[in-house]
Amino acid sequence: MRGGKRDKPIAGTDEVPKAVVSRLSLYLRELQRWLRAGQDTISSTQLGKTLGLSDSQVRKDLAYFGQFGYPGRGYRCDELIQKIKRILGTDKLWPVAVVGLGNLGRALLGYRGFTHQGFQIVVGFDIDVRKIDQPIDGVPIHHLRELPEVARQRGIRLAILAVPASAAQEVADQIVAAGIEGLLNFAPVSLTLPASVNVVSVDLAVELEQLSFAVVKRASREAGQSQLDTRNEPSV
Amino acid sequence: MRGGKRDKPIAGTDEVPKAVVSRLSLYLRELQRWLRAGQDTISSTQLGKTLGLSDSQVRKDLAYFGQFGYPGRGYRCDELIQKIKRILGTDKLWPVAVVGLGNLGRALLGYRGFTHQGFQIVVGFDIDVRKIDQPIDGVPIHHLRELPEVARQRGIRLAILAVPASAAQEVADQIVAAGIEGLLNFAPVSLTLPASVNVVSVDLAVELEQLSFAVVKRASREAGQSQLDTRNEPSV
DNA sequence: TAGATTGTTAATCGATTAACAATC
DNA sequence: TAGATTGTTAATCGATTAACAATC
Repeated sequence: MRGGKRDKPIAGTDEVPKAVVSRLSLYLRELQRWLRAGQDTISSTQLGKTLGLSDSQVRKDLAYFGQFGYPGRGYRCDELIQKIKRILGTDKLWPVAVVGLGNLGRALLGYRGFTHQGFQIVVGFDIDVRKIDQPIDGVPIHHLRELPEVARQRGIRLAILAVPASAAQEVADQIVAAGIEGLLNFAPVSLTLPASVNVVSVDLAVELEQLSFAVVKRASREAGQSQLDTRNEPSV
Repeated sequence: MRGGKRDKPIAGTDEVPKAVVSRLSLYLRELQRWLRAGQDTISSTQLGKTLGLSDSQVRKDLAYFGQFGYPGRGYRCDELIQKIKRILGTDKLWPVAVVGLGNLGRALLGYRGFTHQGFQIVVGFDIDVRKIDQPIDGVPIHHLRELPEVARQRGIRLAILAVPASAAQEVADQIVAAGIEGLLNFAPVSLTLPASVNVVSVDLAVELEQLSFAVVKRASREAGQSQLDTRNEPSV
């Protein structure tokens, strides 16, 4: 029955699984593409197919947040895009800081790709004095010690950590002390931070290892016998 | 009972969950750190704690691949590192190609970080003739059309895709046609590729969206009432 | 030996899929 | 109307946790 009394706890109380939120981002990406291609509506079956997901899963995921579809018709792309952006918090533009200006950090400063996804890199930080006050791709650079002040002034709540592994924990602590609420960590380290800070980690080596595992597994399977069985030979 | 008859199907037949393989990479990273810190052995409880996982989970994950531990003692760091590397396929060095030399692609060429994790970027490809034959950080650059030949010559089985979204599918098709078996995709697109190719995708916007979601969710929870309940008001 | 810790089975928990009444 | 497709419940599947005998 639509409308009527609430039959679910209000959002924020019911925990939404991490995997659902990830897929929400993928739905958004796909919807935007679909809309650009001139489609007004999309069904859960269509949306799922392009992402390799079942139609039930698409509907179930969306149902965590409300009723967005039209039975018999599907979902309106533009409407659902707005709804998902609202849910993800990307209906507003988030100013983001990049901390650590090595190869990766500098590349991120130059990457305008996610500005229209709701994120704009507005400032970079480093401790190398030769880099300070030398804007990169128009983005101003400050010494790390100025992070608390700049973050407050500019309302920065998200930061990207791109320093060497050896410095990561220490710098992360400073970022947290500056009041940053969300951290995208590119350093290959498991950070220990207060539960009040949200952390997402991306480790390039880990991703490549998933690939090499898949490749050798497939190769050994096709060869018939397995190189993967690294267990010791039966001792008897 | 150790040794004796096999009580599990041989590896390659039993499917290992993706999540287990991801955690294997994290175990490896942590073990290497532990070893560097001078520790010979580590227990499943210790290993789990630094990664926020339960001791049972650590043991269960490792047990997918064999018996590596010593009851009463734990795991030998150096030994387990070797075993995991063997499982992930990183006991050998994988030559890797980077395709697309924008900001991100160039940053990856300069990043030596994962050479000692088993991956070495040995060549870059682009279609911009101004970039061809201008080595970046000592890495040679070729035109994309030379990918099949270079891949064969150098035994390259893994590639990193760092081209704009608009070109991603087309270039991915060429990469696959060149015989590449594993693709790390940085373009914000869901690629449609034959099942014989392994794909891992990293989308920076998606990662940032996980953060913004977590941050607004927490903020609205702390504010007591929810901005997240985007469902329509009851119509009655 | 006593204490510690593994490998593994059984119990629990959570997430995905299937099915279908409600609806456009 | 008939056909399509949603939102949601129940059934299934898979992954995590707890417990403990075996072992060092």
